[in-house]
Amino acid sequence: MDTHDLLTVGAVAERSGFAPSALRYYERLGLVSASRTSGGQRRYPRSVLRRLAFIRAARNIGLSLDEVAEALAGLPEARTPTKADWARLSRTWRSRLDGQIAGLMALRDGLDSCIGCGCLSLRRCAFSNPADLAAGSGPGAAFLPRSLRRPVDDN
Amino acid sequence: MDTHDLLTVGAVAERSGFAPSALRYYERLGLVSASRTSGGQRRYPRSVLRRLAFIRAARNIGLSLDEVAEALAGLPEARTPTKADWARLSRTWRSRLDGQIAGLMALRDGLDSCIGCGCLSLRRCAFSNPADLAAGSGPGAAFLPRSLRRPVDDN
DNA sequence: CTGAGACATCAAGTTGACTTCAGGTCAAGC
DNA sequence: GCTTGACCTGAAGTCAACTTGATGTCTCAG
Repeated sequence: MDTHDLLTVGAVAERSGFAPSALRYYERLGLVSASRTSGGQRRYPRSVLRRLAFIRAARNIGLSLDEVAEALAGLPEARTPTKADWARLSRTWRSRLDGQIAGLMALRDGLDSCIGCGCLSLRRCAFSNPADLAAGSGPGAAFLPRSLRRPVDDN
Repeated sequence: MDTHDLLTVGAVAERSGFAPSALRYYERLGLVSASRTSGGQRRYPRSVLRRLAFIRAARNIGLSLDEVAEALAGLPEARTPTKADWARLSRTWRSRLDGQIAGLMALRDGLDSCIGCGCLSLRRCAFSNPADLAAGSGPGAAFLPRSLRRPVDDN
């Protein structure tokens, strides 16, 4: 099925779920790379799929592409990354996720008390002002991005 | 301390934590409104603070401003909103939050197994491809926004 | 009554993560 | 060897949620 073990951008797009334009964008940012045919077209090694899986996973837990790039910089250039390499990169995510879950649970508990009292009072209500959780992010912190939101009429 | 019970944009900004520019922006979107002095300056009733608290809370659980506007449309125009009105608006957030927490926990559990096996394999690994959780949001779904992220070197 | 500082509008800029477009090139099956 | 669909580049557009800047007006303490 695969010609010579190298994948076209279209094949990578289909297998990874990233659009070709996103793949080119990632290449510009240095997140992935590809060899070229004599005619200038990209040819990806199969290993790019794992790299892209890492990128998606990192995005899923909320890393920016800058942060992803920084994380990927920890991969060895010389040899093919091993499972252990990937695992090492991923390990810190666990605590990050734990923190995020804790934040949301605190928010939920605050919501319970707020609904109970109907308060929603500024700077007093843990729900409208979870300063301790989103500390430093200033006003306007959002806990979840649009992509995970269901439309309002959905529940 | 307060002159005639009406607040200037600066006062509202300070009490609500929203920047004056954000308040004007919200007004353009119809999320809040204000009366004007003879000279054209905004004067807000005290009740705007509760409205803003609602907006912040909604933003905190991930609603877009469009969704906030839609939610606020459920408030009575005629009478001053009661605690029950606010509580009714907030009640659906509970299930939304529960869903979000469940999603993150599934992600964390997937991460555990992924770290165990080092796989991160595309479309097979629950962690890099939590399709059931972020369903319909397509590739690129992010679970948390930057505001809740800690810098990579933070843990 | 005056001056400093808060406020007004409107347009344009910002950020992140891409997508879209215009205009041209490559690869491969028949 | 040709056609068709995939691919190329670079620039510009998009979206959300604001912010910033330019330029001018209002308010009110002294």
